Amino acid sequence: MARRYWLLKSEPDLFSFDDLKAEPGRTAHWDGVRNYQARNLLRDEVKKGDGVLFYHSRISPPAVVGTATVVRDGYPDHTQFDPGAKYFDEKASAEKPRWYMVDIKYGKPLKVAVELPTMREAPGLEEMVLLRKGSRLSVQPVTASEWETILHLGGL
DNA sequence: GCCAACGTTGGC
DNA sequence: GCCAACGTTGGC
Repeated sequence: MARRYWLLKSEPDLFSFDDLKAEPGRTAHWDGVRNYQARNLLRDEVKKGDGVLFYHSRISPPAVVGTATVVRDGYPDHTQFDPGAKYFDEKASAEKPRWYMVDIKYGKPLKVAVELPTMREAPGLEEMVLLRKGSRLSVQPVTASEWETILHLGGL
């Protein structure tokens, strides 16, 4: 299977690209996804070795700030089993996990953050899932050419 | 902080 | 199975 590409959204106040850099081994669980469409991608499609665009949402302006690499295929998100966790799900069990996560490793910061308004105007990004009206998916597929375009815009 | 868009829940 | 009410996301 050829390497694929994804865009992962995070609110930097909660978990930023620099926070990923500061993790032991520069690696983190991508946990807390509680949307079925995104869950399906994490469980079935996102694979070790895939490329990740790390996107900061809920800031002004939102922007892709760096790259990461998937280092572990989808597996059950343990936060769903922890009654004390924010992401606890009483309907999930170890036998029937409902939510999945992957592990990602810090890659490279973009030399220039690629901001949402820039992406909206960039040739070649017209079809990006991110730019579709009402698009809220926190895990999104990115094409190889979109990946290249954004890295180029980011000075890599 | 506001609010439009979207997703989920639950009564019927 | 419909759909109103509610909760969340995320750009602005």
